[in-house]
Amino acid sequence: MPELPEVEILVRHLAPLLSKPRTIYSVKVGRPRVLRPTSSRALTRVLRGACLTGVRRRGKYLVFEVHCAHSGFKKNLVGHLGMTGRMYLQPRSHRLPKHAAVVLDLGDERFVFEDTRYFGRFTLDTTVLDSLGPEPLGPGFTPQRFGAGLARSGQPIKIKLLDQRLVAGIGNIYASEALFRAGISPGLPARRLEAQAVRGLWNAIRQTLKEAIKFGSTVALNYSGLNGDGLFYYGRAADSPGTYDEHLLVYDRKDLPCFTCGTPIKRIVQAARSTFYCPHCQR
DNA sequence: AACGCCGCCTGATCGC
DNA sequence: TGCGATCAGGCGGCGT
Repeated sequence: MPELPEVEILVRHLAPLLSKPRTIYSVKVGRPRVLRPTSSRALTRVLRGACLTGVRRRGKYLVFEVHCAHSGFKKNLVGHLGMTGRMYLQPRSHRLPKHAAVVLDLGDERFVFEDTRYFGRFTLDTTVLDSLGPEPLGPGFTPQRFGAGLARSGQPIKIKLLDQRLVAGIGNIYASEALFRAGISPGLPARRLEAQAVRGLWNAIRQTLKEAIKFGSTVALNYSGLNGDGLFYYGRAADSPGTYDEHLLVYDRKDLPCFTCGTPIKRIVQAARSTFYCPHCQR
């Protein structure tokens, strides 16, 4: 499932493809739900004839820049991959995927937002971005601010890390990974973390995310660009070979030995989500 | 205001 | 073998 590192890799992949403005000739909406609260009609009205001129990341969101040369307006379009989303450009001769939520005709190529479970988003409503916390790898994320956010909550720290208002971009996988690296038990109430633990977790979050971006992007570069067909830019599948999976220390390793101490990794359920941790290394 | 819980989705896997 | 039940989980919305 895509979290901050996966989205960052996708954005780095897509950005150069949009460095030359791409005119949108038509818009096809396969699943209007992903546009909410934007209507298909409103999206089409804004996008048709306009240009995609760039893309950046905010938390787990992709923010596309849309520009219309005639009226001069600039607008942002917010995308989210949900659990199973993918975004990529493909030649128009290629077959559309089964679950094509949104397709933008760009002439000889098309932009595809595919999402099997339709949990993702593709919308002109940018208000979701307003409630996001700081970027974990940006200057706004300080141990002080992080600690202040944690101090206001009695929730288990693992659950709190998934709160996008506290810090943006951490999902279920990296929450477990960061807690393991910091040696903190996932059930510990957020406000019970002492200053040293806050600092350690702050650092672990940043290290974990940076490493995932580093390992993932190496592969992503091999994956993108031209292939045998001449033009085939493809977004990465979440489970494509060479993802960060093989570097995960605890996630999905139930009953397997901890890499540090050999104790079997435990799986528990918190707020209906799996948490993996080492009962010996994490207190 | 913080927090818990449900609904949204499809596909993989499990039990009978 | 076939089929229904269960699980996976990000996040918005709702109720407490």
